[in-house]
Formats: sequence, structure tokens, C-alpha cells
Amino acid sequence: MKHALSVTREQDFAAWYQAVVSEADMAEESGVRGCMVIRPWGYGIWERIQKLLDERIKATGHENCYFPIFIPLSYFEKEAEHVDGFAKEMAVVTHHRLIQKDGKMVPDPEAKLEEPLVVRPTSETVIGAAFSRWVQSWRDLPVLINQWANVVRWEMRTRMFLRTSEFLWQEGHTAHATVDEAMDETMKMLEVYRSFAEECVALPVIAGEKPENERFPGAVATYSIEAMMQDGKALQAGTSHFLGTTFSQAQNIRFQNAEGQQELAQTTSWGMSTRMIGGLIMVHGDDDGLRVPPRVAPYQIVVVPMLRDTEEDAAILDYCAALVSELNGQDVFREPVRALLDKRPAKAAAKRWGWVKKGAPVVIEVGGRDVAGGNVSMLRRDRLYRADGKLDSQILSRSDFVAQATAMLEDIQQSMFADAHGRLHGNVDKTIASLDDLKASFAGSTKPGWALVQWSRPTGTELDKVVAWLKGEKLTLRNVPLDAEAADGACIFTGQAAVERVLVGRSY
RNA sequence: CGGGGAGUAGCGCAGUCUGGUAGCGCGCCUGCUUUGGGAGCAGGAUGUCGCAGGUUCGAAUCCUGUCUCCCCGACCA
Repeated sequence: MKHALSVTREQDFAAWYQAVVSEADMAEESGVRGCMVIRPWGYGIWERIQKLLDERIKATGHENCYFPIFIPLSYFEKEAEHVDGFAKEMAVVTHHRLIQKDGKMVPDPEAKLEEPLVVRPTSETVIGAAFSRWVQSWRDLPVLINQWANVVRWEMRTRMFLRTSEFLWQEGHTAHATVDEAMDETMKMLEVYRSFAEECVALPVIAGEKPENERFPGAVATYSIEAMMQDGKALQAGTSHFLGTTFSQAQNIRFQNAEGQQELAQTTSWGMSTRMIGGLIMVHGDDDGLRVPPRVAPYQIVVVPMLRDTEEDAAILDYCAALVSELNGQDVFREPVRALLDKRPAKAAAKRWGWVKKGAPVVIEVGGRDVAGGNVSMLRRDRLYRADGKLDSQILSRSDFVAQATAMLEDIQQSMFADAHGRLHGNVDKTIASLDDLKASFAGSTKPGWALVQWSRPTGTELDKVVAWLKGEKLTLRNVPLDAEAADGACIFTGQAAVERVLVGRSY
């Protein structure tokens, strides 16, 4: 069968991923190490993610704001663990002027900053400083804010969307009077991420607590949602941290409680990034390119007129324009349908394959014959081929299609989730009872999936040993699923009584 | 940041060993033919050979430096 991409997932998953990013016009290199140009189709998906996630963030009582991209170096020095976590990957601004020297522009030694500024890798410190000004009384709590921003982490190895030096995200930051409230917030936002990923991006995930070694620098507890890519690897697609008083201490976020005593606030932070788009690609993409779930597709239905440079063209275009306008007048997922008329002067076949590679959920083609018969020719991106390997292009009457369109989009969303859900839950091995089992489960397999194993939740050096052993097998601890069954056996790592179950897998 | 590979037309590549002034396929433009499934034929345009130095009468080719990308490790959303 001929596919739109020259490399298949089976042949070379990493090369396939890059082919999708470039063939679907999502992003391209920028000339700056690890940074990408996000093109309209990729950015359009991000805008959809922003819109739908932003609604959910606001619906849970948070307000948006914006903090500066530059953070005084001294802010970072206040929290040792945080410094350790980020020091190695920080971009630093040291000058504020260039001068010409030997025909080249160089930083002016006279314009050296008194105190260097770091480009934010995350904003706990600067937001903590603001919180310390905003919070004085228990009546000022909770503070519930979010910002949409870019952040920079000078990564050693980068991959489009999955790990870039600069990336886009939202970071929520909250301060609370009590541990319970802050923990409730942490779990609430984890659930927002879970439901958003599953309902909007059709990305099934497992929500759970990260083991100690995977915690955010400075966090008391870190939670994540983990998604399974088609090669079986795990991708952390969102995180929520309970920070306790780590940043309250460092930034002096204190309030006077009802009894008149000074108390440190309990803070949280949580984020989801453009990495989600990488997850979308690796969960939903196929050998013909991307497949975008309708809720996050910039365009859900693309209408391609088959123009032939004849007088008939005008009638075809009118027919298509009326169709698009009628579709856009309908609602789906409680929003107006997003249909596009692609009237670019390119060949219909080239445009069709372009939209297939971009993953538009439904592509409609309209030629003179359709206009005459009152029909449309329809391709569903989630069911592209018939059993005989030919494109499953279906002729429908225009009115039938219009009547079915929104239900079809819902069905595509649902079936994409169901496919991915089946793949995730069908590939978690729950039968592992020993390290040998674990080894065997991942041996020689290109699509190994994950293992859910019982463990005693070791800490410190005992945990280090476990992590080191896993590393030898190229495995990592993902998270302790919130909804896993209780432990009832021995820890496969320590032999002690298990206290919970932890997910193990290869990861991005 | 270590090991490996690579940067030549929009994309994919050959040419580099053995220095002599730029090539192929696809795409693009024009024309004609074709027209319901990535059309055919003919003609045409596009390159400071990643960048900067050096060697040389002459550099895509040799030397030095540097930037970027990919793969494998170490690090991480």
C-alpha cells in the first residue's frame, strides 16, 4: 500500500516522527540550537490546546497574569534544591548593549549588568516573590494564578516538541493556608490535566505520583499524567507539584492566621507544555502523517474544490462556499464547527494529500459531478483506506453529509480515544513478580509497553539502587497510579512487603 | 557535554578520496495535452556548495576554527 510518508512507524519510529512534523507543516528548524519555528498548523493545534485548557483552568477558579521572562539571579540562589535542578541548563543575560569590534557586534564590556538575569526556566521564584508581597493575612489566601508563557531550558539533546530549548506552556501557581488545601489543589489540577488530555486531545493517560527521584526540584510531591506512545515509550504529558513551604521559606511568603500567628503559605505549581503536541503525534499519527482529534484540530473539515480552469469552476466554488458556511453555522463540542474552503490554486490531489498529512479529521472533495448531483465526496482521516488498500472516498448527498457532520466529528474524536485507550491498557503488563520477569518483559521487544509492579516505595540510597538497576535495562519509574489496586505481595526490587504499585517503562 | 554521522537549488541526493569554476530526481514557473483520484510531453528559473579564516594561479573538493541538524549515551517538561 502506498502511503503519504516515505518512512513508516515500523521502519524507524524516530525518523517517522520527524517526517510527520515536517510533512504536516507543524514546525521546522530555526537556526538556533534546540529552538523551532512553529508553523501555523502546529501553532493552530497549540491555540486549540490553549483555549480548551484555559477554559478549564479558569473554571477551577484561577486567573491569568504575566510575569517577566527575566529573573534576577539572586532569586534562584535562595532555594538550594531548585538551583541544583536548573543551574546546568540556564540561559543567562549579562549585557545590555552591543558594540562594533573588528567589524563584528560584541557585548559591550561597559554595559555589563550589575546582576545577571536568567531567562526563566520556570517561574516559582519570581512568582513566589510576588506572592510574598500579595499575601499578608489568611484572608488573602488562596492565591490562584496561571500564566501562559515561554520558558528556556538549555537541554543537551533536543527533539521537536518533545524537548526544545525554548518551549511554550502554562504554569499555574497557587498559595494556600493549609497543607490540605494545597494538596487538594495539586490533585484537582492533576485531574484537570487528565480530563483535558483524554477528552480534548483523545490522549489516554495514567495519573499518579512520581517517585522521589523524579520529583520537581523543590517539590514535596510531584504528580504526573503519563501517556503511551505507539512505540511503547512513556511521555510525561503534564505535571502537578505540591511544593509545601519550600518556596514560602525561600521567598518569605507568610501570612497572619486567624489566631494572629505568622505562618508559611503552602504552595503548588502545575504545567502543561507544547510537549503535548509531540504526544499527540506519537499517539495518533499513522503512516500517512498526523491525525488530529477534532476538538483540537485547527480545521475539522476541509473542503477541497476540484478546479479545472473552466467556467464550471465558479459554480463549484459557490457550492463549496455555501457548504462551508452551512457547516460553520453548526455547533459541535459546544463550539462552532471549524470548516475551511481550500481554494488555493493547486491540484486537488496535491491539496488532498496535504490535508491527509496534516491530519484534518474530514476532507471533502467537490468536483463538477458532485455539484450536478448535489453530492460531496468524503474522506475520514481515521478510516482512510478500504480493505483493498484504496482510499475510502465516499460519495454522500450534500444534505446527508451536513446532517451527519457534527455527529461524525464526535465519532472520530471518540474512536481515536478508544483506539489509543485500548493500546495503552492492553500494553501494561501486570503479571510481573520478579526482576527476571521484568527483564524478560522488556527483552528484545521494540514495542514493550509498560509494567505495573509492586514495590515497597524505597527512598534515599535504596531507591538509588533501584533506579540504577532500571537504568541498566533502559527503564525508568513513571508513576504510582492513583487508581491502581492495593499491593498484596512483595516488592520486586527489595523483597520487602510492597506498599503500592509503580509503573515501569522506557520513556522520552 | 562525550562518541558517531551529516550540512551542495524549496525537498532528497551525487560530486569531495584524486583541486580546474555545479549536477541528478522530485518540486516550482510557462505552454500544450489530460481530467474523479498524488497526470503526460516540451521548454524554463533557482546555488555567495552552513559560516569564517588559511593553502593554491585556481577550493564544494585540502587544512584550521566555528555554527546547525540527526543517531547513541549522560541530563531533563
